[in-house]
Amino acid sequence: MPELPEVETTRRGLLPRVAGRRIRSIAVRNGSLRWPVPADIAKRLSGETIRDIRRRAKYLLFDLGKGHLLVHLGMSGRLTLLPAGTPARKHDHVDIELEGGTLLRFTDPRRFGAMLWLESPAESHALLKDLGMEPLDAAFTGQALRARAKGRSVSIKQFLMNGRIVTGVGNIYASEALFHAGIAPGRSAGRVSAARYDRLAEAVRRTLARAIAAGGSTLRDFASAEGRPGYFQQRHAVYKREGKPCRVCKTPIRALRQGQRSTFFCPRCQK
DNA sequence: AATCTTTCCTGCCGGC
DNA sequence: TGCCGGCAGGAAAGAT
Repeated sequence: MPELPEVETTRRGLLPRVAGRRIRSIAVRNGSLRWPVPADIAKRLSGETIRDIRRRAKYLLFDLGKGHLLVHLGMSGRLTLLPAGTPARKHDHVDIELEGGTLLRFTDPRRFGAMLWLESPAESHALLKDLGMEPLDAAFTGQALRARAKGRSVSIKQFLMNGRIVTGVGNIYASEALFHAGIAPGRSAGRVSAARYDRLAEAVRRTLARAIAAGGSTLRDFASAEGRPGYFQQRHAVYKREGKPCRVCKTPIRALRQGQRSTFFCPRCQK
């Protein structure tokens, strides 16, 4: 499941290989993604040059000058570079053929992903305009987090996963960051101290940065014939470790549900 | 067969 | 009153 580090790894892997290249054609095999792939997508993209790839939250934005191609990987999406003419398999929904014989292929078994055309400026699009802080930006600080949390009763874990507050912190990293910051996941966001918000912001930043670094080390795979993106297994502190000993204090890790999502935590290390 | 995954959307609630 | 923000719950598809 692509979280922010995987999306960023995909961006970094693709950028040097597609920047400056023209799009020859687009083939939409199955356009029923989270939203229908626009019927005129081929008209919009054909002949345009990919100038840059940016990332906002977990959205990838391919800058085509006149507008942007937005791609979201959803839960099971993947972008891979392949030689033109590679036969499509079951879940290969969209092919973008670049000049020079390369195929940029979108694969997504569960089809929670998205592929849309955005007029410039992309930031004013409904999907992007209300997004919160980027966790890797300098503006993302404990102080900024705490200011947004003032008076809010929602749990700190759900607060952290709210994209209007911070973007790109999914279920795994929310549990992991709270563990590293020593904060119990059920605590109200409005009742977390300034010092602990500082620790939390740092934990979020460090956890994501470490995962991106790990992904970067697998970029070679991304460029291989297999075309696998830079997914990687992380050694989690608490995620999916229910009943197993805490790596710090040996207390069994516990699980609970918050907003229909699973949360993992150490009852001794997190208060 | 229920569970798990992301995140947008709908609708309720209370405050002003 | 009507509007707003906060918040909970539902929905989508497919693998296991």
